[in-house]
Amino acid sequence: MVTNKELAELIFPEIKETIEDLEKKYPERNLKEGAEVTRFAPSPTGFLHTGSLFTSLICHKVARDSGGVFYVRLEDTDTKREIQGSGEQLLEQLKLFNIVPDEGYLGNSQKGNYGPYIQSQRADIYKVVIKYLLENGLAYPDFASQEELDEIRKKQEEQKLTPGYYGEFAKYRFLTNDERKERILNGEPYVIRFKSSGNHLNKVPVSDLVHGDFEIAENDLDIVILKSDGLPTYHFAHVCDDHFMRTTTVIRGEEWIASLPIHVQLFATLGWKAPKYAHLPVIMKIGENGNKRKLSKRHDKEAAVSFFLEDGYPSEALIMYLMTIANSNFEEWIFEHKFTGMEEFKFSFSKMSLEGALFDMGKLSFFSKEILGRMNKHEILERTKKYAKEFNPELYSLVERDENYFMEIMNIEREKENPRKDYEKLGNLKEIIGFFYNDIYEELSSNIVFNEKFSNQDIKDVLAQVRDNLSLEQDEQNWFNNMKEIASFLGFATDRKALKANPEAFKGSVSDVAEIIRIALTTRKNSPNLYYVMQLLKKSECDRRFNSVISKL
RNA sequence: GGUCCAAUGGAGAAGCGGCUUAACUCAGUGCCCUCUCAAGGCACCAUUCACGGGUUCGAAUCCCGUUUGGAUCACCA
Repeated sequence: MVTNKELAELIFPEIKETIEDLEKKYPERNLKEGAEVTRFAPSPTGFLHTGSLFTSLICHKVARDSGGVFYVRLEDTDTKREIQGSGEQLLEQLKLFNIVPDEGYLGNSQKGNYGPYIQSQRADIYKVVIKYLLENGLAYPDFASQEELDEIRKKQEEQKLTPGYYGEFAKYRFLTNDERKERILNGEPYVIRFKSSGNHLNKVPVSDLVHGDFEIAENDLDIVILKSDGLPTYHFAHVCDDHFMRTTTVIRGEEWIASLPIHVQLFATLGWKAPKYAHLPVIMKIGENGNKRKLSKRHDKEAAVSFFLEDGYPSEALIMYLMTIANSNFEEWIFEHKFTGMEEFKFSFSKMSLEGALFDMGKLSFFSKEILGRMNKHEILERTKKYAKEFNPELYSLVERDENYFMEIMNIEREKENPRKDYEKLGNLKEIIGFFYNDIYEELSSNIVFNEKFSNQDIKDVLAQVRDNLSLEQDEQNWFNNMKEIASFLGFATDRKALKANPEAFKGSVSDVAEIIRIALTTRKNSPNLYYVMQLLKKSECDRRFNSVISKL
């Protein structure tokens, strides 16, 4: 008769440590009352997902607000889906949002006393715990092949039973240790399954920081805890790691609620205190069929954080937007605080909505315009350079030509109480301000279009008059009066009311004159304040552009 | 199908039994300002809280049912 202990020894002869040893090695953290230890645990399977940013933001915030610890753990147990280098990239991107861990996996290094923080390097820790489970008959090796598993599933589907490896379907659960030993010695591949003592007819109470208390059916599945490649599954790794890393609050996506019974059961059988849980609502989007669905990296550009980075949205804008989803009272708070110092805001789980919010691009744009609009010209310069250097070489070279000129362009109607807010993202800066640069202007001016209601002669007259008689050597008010005089001289009304009162008497109003100038100078129907545009372009360049347009008409 | 979660306007939401003829923000619309646009200012935008029943003097708020939506049921996390 092979005993449980002998079987455990046969499977893990190299494991000498015990759970007690681990408890000593990773002692309770010495933190002040109320300090929360949170973690962000991404898989290195691709770029940072917007939902992951959301989760990490909350984790970071909760730790910071409570004077606790925020750490990152790399969950790289799925070797098939792993993408080389994505772990480092995740950390880099997090950093761009000012989310920097106190401890744990840092990209190219690890820091802290509770490591290693990369799951693939923790194999021995999991094995210590599994050996204990094996010794106590709480886990067993399972030799089921993929075909056998498929067959079980098929049968369950036919009989409309809950799918899974449980009860009578868990056939290798009933093997004797002698049979197990024989198969192992024969070199048969196997996984280790947890031997569940649960009954799905029983209800277990669970508690969640955002959902409150509720009941859920007890787990009766003999889940895999160690895969045939010797690495643990998520469920098991979560329990071991969050126990030994002394996490106080597990913050993760709502999709994990369904597996909570597994985790609760695992903690209970190991005699460990489970952490507090907070299951965050998932960020959604309206799908092709008109229904809500989870933001998906495959279908939605806004699911990848890199999209916002590449387009040049300021990182603060995304964070602010995400905070409004996290806590609805944040919005009022940030308005009061003039869109600054959001670190001061106190986050609370109780003020979190339970329903997944639809990702709102419009609201993001709003925050983005606010933030970009409130920067001074130096901040804008630095920001643009940093962004363009990495993502937009064309813009970068444009800015590099003359940084002062760029700052003056960006400074039009900025640095005042109500600054211009027409920059939504740095990514389309070139399109908006391109006309300030002569070579870009030349390109654009090849297909310049004026308002059809004016003849070419009218347009030529306006431009020639402005060229010869509009002085830039005066303040804005006088400049505008000057323009009115020119308008009047050419048969245009000096204001719109006059035109309205007597439409037959005028060719148009001063607005139309301004429009003609604007189009000639910028190739567009709208632009920032013309006075400042002309000041920046300087008289000589304005005249050059006027002449060029006149000659083409 | 089983299990769990959720349900207030176009979007995010406040609301916790009477103070609600449902706050606030974004979007939209209109007007004002104005050389255009952006900004700014002022209005408008749910007679009603998915539906049905109940409890109560009184319900968006409590209870029950229905419906709808979401999550999940892997050797993926």
